[in-house]
Amino acid sequence: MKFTKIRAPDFDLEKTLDSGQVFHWEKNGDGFVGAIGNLPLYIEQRGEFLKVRFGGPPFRLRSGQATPAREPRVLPGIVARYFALDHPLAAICDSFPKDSVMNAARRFCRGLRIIRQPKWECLATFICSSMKQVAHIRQISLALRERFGAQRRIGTHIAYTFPSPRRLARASEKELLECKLGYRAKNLRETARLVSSGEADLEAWSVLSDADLRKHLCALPGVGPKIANCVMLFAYERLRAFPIDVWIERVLRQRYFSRRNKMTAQRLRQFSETYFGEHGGYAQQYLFHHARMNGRNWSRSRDSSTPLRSAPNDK
DNA sequence: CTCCAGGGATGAT
DNA sequence: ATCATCCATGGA
Repeated sequence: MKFTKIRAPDFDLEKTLDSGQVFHWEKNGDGFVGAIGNLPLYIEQRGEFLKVRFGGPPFRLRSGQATPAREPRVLPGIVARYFALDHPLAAICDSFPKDSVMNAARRFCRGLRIIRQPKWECLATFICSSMKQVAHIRQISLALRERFGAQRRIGTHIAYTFPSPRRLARASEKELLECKLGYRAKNLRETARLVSSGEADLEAWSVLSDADLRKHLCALPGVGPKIANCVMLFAYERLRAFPIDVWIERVLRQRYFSRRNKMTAQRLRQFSETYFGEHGGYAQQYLFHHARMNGRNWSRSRDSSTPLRSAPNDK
């Protein structure tokens, strides 16, 4: 058993992997089994350190070429980059607004980081996420990986890498339907085709402005503003991107605005884009995780919680 | 503008 | 054991 030890202060592995930003890490004993792109690994947290065990045969790039050097020394860097251990978390949290809702979320989510996911697998997974809950998305992701991905061994553990655009473009709609995609099968297949043909060049889009990137993403079938924002935040490092799903909408409406305020979706969007600042996406993730972990009790009952302000006022 | 699609986990009865 | 609810996009 060879483990690599990586220093990871100010980081909470479990919160990060269970906050609805990534859906393929399987809890296993004290740690998690999964893959970073094509690199399979087992990872567990021990205080300020991560213990990582790498697995599988020499991993290959999608192009089929062997990676230049799979030297053990580069692997910790891949992990550190994936988990965004370089994000200045204290400064990011300090940039959040100092209202009581945000304060509670910040306390609750200490150590949660927005990770850097491979673009295609993030996009594909969030296309599958539409109209689904976290448990479902995990099932779909697993079905796709078991059926179309590559099986990799890490000691006694097994991980499946996420299938390439080419592979999913080649899959029949029937095969995708069997992975429980429902009406998303068409969208995933067509987007896979656009990406594998190069008509949609996800890597090249990295240089676009937020607005242009969002436009390109929304042009893909199965991608609307919410999913585009998720992909921008989780795969393109656009830390301002603020996805508004039903959880976040509840938080905004119930905690930030009194009900007499006629907040249209449009106005909520404008509020969220300005109020939460340069790391709005991080703030969103903290609010989301906090709300979701505290269940539906306060979030669904209309009278049990008092809106904290009638309008945002502590600028 | 409204209505609907497909479906398994989750919680209520 | 049944029954309702959750969910975002796109097309009718």
